[in-house]
Amino acid sequence: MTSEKLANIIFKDITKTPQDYINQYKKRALKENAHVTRYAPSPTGFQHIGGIFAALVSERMASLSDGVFFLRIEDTDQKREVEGAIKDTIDTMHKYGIDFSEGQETDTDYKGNYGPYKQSERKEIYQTFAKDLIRQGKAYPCFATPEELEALRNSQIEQKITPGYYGEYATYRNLNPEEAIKKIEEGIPYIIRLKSQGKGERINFVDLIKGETSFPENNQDIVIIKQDGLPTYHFAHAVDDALMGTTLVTRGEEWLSSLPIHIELFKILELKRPEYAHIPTIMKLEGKSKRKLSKRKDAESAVTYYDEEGYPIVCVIEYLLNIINSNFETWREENKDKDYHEFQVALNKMSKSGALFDIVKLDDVSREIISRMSGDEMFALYIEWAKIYDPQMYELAIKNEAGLKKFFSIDKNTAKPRKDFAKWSEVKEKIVYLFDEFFDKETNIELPKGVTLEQAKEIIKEYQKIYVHSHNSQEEWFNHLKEFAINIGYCANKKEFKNNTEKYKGMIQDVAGAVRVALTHRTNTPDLFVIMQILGEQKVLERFTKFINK
RNA sequence: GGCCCAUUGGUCAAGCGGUUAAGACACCGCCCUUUCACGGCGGUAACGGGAGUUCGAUUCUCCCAUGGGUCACCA
Repeated sequence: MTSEKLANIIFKDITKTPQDYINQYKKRALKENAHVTRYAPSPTGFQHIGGIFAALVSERMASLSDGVFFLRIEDTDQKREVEGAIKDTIDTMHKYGIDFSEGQETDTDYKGNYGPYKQSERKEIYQTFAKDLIRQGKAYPCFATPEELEALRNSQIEQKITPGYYGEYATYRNLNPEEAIKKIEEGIPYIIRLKSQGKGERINFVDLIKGETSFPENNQDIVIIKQDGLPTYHFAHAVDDALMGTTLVTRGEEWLSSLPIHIELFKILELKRPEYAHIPTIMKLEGKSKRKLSKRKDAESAVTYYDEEGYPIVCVIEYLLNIINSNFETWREENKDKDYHEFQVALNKMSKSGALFDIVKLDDVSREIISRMSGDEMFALYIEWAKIYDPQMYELAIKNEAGLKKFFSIDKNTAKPRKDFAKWSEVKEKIVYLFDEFFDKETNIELPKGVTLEQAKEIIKEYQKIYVHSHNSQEEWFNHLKEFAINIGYCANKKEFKNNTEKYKGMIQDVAGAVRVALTHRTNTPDLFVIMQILGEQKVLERFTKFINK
């Protein structure tokens, strides 16, 4: 059998058979409906939010079914490899609460019984399967040069026929093994192609997200082993996911169009095919049109963006969960105290079309979550963030720990806490008035509606005279303020004010507003009583004076 | 261009042949209120178009349009 001879010449070092590997990697002892899923990035060093999205879906499907979620590194394109990328991937995923039960752990080590989990170290495995295919006449060496391929392609496009290496255009497909051997011995470079058996018939397929679909079967003689001896994505995918026992492949929908190739590969290799769930791409609105979130153009495509902005990680995850299953929101509403891990992700409830990434919604999700944190928790997360991204604020925060914790605790422990912050980078703007070094430099002073700067100054001029710092409670302080307001001609009763507007200078909120502005330059701050306590009597009086002299 | 996928308000989306077409975010009002908030109530706003099938289509079929993806010795 000459094809056997050909196979032996091409892969002379390969001695094992596919069956050896199939025997080696036994089926896992898992529950019947357990999913084995994976995250399989190429180590390019860029962590895309879409990667978290896909990994989250995979991890949830595995964990919720008591299955296995593993990490496989797809480093078959060695040109694109970036140093440290594996560690970075694992660290990033871990930070986002996504951990692997098996797979690559460092550049050199892995855990699990289905390794290696790095494709470059699985070369012999792929070659074993490729060799077997050649032996059977289902794959063949192709000696076409890139130039020839290019020329073929151009002429096909010109003639308006489907471009590619297939059928009658696949000139080396029927080269007899003897001739092939001769060329190899002459040292002519080659790659290995699949001898596609596709006849262009339509095949039906069920995707777990997209549902029923159909397409013509593959007829392209795709490359399975590249000139460097490593497999292409398609070939590696089929071999690996079969051997590693993957039951469910969740991947971006950009892969949907190569599904026919994968289906044929599994069939020809006689390997068990996993189920597929092609997840929609996260999009972004540009002008009026949607487009894929772009690594180059969109800062928010990088996972690091969320770190820099200071979104607590759980917020990003919950936002993503929102996109994955829109009923997550209802579930969250009804289960405020539960961990998101308890939510049952369902693939069939996932939207089939690409969602627009909505930062405004993320902010809302985030504000809600942060509002439920305690002041101490917020402080801890804030300084953790500030330490890296805002050292100046970090120093200040550390120095004023008690005050800041008090500030973050305002209105906490109530059924409906304030929703002041969506991300840590917003904190500075909302707390800087606690610190003179910032406050004194501020030039912009907001004013309450209907109150002029002069009126505000008048109010403060009087208020500083009677200001008492040592009130025991917010209520006591406010009653005092109320009394003061009435004395200087402001009204403390809304209805009364509405009916007799002309009798008063304004409402009590104008007075409180003036105090607020004098103390903070802002019309929107949390409870003043606490702020004054944090500032201390001396500083409060100082600020009144400064304000009057503005 | 071929093939594939998608198409309900500004955004995310329920809906699975008969609904006043949910809900959330955003926006706008009003109310509550001892400041700021929180909250409550309400409002604007949608089934891409055309043919069928049907007593009846947002829901089923086909065509078109639009958007997206893919057509590498990259994944």
